Amino acid sequence: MARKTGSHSDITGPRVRAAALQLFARDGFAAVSMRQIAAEVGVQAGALYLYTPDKQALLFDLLKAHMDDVLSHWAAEPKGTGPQAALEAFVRFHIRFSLTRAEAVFLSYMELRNLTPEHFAQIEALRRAYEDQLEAILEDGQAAGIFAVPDTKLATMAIIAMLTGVNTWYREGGRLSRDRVEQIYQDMVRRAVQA
Amino acid sequence: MARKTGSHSDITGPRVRAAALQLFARDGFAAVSMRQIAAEVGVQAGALYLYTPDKQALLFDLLKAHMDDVLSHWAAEPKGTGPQAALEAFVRFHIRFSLTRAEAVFLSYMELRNLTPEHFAQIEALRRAYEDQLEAILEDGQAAGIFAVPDTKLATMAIIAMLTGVNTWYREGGRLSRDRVEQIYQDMVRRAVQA
DNA sequence: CTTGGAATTGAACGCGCGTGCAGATACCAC
DNA sequence: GTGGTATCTGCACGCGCGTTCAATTCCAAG
Repeated sequence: MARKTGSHSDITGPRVRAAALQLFARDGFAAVSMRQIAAEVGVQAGALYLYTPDKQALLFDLLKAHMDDVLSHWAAEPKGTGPQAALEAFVRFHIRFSLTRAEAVFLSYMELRNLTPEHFAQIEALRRAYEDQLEAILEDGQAAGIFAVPDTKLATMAIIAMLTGVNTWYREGGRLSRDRVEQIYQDMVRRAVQA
Repeated sequence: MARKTGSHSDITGPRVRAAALQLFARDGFAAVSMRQIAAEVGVQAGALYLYTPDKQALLFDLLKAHMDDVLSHWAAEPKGTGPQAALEAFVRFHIRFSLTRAEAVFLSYMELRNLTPEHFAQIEALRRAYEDQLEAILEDGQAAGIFAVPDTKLATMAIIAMLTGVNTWYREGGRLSRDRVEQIYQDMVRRAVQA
């Protein structure tokens, strides 16, 4: 079995993952059948169980991989010097990354309730770890007297919600370029937290 | 039949609506069966069809009623004088209303894809009408030189996303009171748009 | 060319789904 | 009490679901 041998270790087959991601994002986890995913891959339904123990684990794999992806890419992002630059880097990164991974981002906050409690807790922890990255920046700026934020946790949630919201309306080739959007959001965020 | 006679006109039975709202919000539209809703009401599944033509229309009724509710309550909200006061009123209203109607708000942006295109268009139009209320405030302030917003449409989406995000983390009896949350968000929003 | 394990099929399982409908029941005007 | 109508039950229908598994096909190593 592919699951126990091969060089993929415990990674779900790429073609299966891609199909599942696309369909889950478009129609919702509960509305997509294993047969539909299989058809997209060009295989019979039973063959999917060579790559995942069950449907729910397939969803978890997608969310887990996405969160790992977010965290590792943020870790590798240049952050400049000081809280101001770091905040700007975060805003730019979050918007850019969310737009290039729109389906995964969408899944990650729409389908959490379809995870088992154990899997949910894992994703939740990764999400919190990401939020903590932003909160640390705000705390630094607050300590340095650059930012005036009454509650860093609230400000963190507010900023992330605002940034993630870009996914709901931004369309490639629309009125505003991605660069322009990033710039405007940076201005708004900077003013919202500045001392 | 209740649907064709009675004083309810075409309004779905209140008990059915309440049960559907609660279950759809908790488990998702696709994951809730008509039998579960019926059980919650204390009735057999077939009886639900006295109140709704089908499952999808039940969802639409909930979303439509919510959007009407939002718009009529905002219309009745005192808005003070001038863009600054109006913006504060909007922020306060949106947070307060979203928190008291958490389930409906959640449904309204999670289950849009389960509507028929016609129903979707109706809800979308109401949503845009609501967004236009905020955008008009920003435009007024911009024209008056009170606000400095490069793009009122973008700012509208950013602010609404930020405010609606409160629903994802706020818990009654938590660290921050509702009044305090409203106050902090008002400060952030005001600073984000102020000239 | 043989062989053996990996990959996949195809059929089957039990189940719950949304919905329809004939018949039973509850309720209210007379 | 009787009649009629609003309400609801109980069952049925066809269907697609997630998942399993024996049987088959594929393919590289010997």
